[in-house]
Amino acid sequence: MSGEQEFLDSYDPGAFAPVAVTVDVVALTIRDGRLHVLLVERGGHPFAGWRALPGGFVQEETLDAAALRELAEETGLRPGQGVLDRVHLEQLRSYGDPGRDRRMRVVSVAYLAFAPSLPDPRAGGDASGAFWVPVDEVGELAFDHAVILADGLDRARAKLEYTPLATAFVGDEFTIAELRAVYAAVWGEELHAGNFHRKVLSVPGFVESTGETATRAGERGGPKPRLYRAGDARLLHPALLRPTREDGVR
Amino acid sequence: MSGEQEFLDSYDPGAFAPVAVTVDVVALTIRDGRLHVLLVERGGHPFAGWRALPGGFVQEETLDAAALRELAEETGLRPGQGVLDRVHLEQLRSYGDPGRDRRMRVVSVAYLAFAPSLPDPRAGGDASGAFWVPVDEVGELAFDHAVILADGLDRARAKLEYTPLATAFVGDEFTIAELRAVYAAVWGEELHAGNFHRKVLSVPGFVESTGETATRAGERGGPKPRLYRAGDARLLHPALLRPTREDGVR
DNA sequence: TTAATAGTGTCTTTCAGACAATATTAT
DNA sequence: ATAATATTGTCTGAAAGACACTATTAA
Repeated sequence: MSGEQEFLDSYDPGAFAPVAVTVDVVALTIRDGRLHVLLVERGGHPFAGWRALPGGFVQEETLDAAALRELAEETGLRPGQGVLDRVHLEQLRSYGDPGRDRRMRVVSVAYLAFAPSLPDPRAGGDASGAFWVPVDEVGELAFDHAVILADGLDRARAKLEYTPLATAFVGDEFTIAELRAVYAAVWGEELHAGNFHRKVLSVPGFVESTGETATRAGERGGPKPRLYRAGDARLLHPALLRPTREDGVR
Repeated sequence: MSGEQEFLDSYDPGAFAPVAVTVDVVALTIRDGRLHVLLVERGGHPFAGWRALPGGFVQEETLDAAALRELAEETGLRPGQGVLDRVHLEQLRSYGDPGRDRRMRVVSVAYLAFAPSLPDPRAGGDASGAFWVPVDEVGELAFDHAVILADGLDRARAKLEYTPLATAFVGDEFTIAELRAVYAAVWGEELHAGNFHRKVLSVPGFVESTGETATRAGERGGPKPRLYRAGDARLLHPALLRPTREDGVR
């Protein structure tokens, strides 16, 4: 047909070496107040035995679906209902330098996932070899995955500022202190409790009150905190800016 | 070799349909105070005769290089020196829905380019069929390029807020009024001249004075404005926020 | 009882935005 | 001369950050 003919004529045949497209997922969660990333241990070459981001080849599906599928496979969680549907998933960026995979030209579309504390992947059964690692204890990674992880962390830190994404790390109902712990874990610095509390409540649509109060206070005392759920805002106005980092990356 | 063997074993052969990887470029510039995007007219099927974003297949090169090459080819500009080196180019995101190209599975890595006013592509000689179109006069586009363009415009509008990217749209030396015209064109609304002026000068590293003054004032009178060049800041602190859009996308 | 936390109040500083004023230049 | 523009000044309100205070609860 003419469409195919045109297609065949429209590019330099010698330049069209076979290309593979994969997705890699930077899945982040918070455990014990620390930010963790989901890693797998590679079985085969290259980088056999190295840690890597979960990922795989794109099949007959959208890129988003491929990322969700890979995440489900590695965590052993079932899509359709349950925890996996509350995972926030967004495209990060693509990596396609020639030589980033020695086997062939591979363009990887990286995704960023934010999840509430998930069960340990080992418990999932067949999905072994995947585990949550504190982001500050991640050593070397296979391929260019260290770069992808760094980009993902940058994005995550930035998005906490101007989106309500921190709520993706906590349960349906949460306290302001839990939300503050998310910011502390992702940004790596403590936030002033009083100012944070007032700020969160003052941003329209960030959180809404459930009217309920937690049945139990913290382990070390204090009043029973009120419970909130995520609001309907998609952007935070005004934003919740990070404590002034060294002003302006120059 | 074993690496290849592992590779062949590591995926479902039936699922690995051939994939093509392309780059598409959303190239933006400002002409006559209006934001324009570079479009080409497609020669062959599908979408013959339709307008589309410039783009093409990735060759043996990085994705960034592919985007720059496509931009050079379509504008007729030479890389290596000159205007093309002052173009800001950044990856936008990737688009890979099955069926977005009826011929085969095509994953496109979209790029966003900001350029100072460039010569008309037609003048370039061999690179015909490319032209600058005001973004508010772009009709339907081939494939999913309308979505890509919309995403690119969103990104551009957002980046003006917290990066000094507006300087990529003007020459080496510019006046505050020229910079203000960039914001007005991209955001689609006028900004208060006095407040904008003070704001730009107050953000550290946004612009630096050349010490010079323009040789000529505006066409309708006024003092000769001072000249500035881009500063060394990569982020604007504090940011230059858009006039309050409808608060928070809910 | 002690220590820690939740939630609120207050004050200072910074900044955005409205508005005004003055000097300068093309027409 | 007129009108438009560049630049600076002033004022108000919003908001961030520092700090203090009270009430509440686990141990």
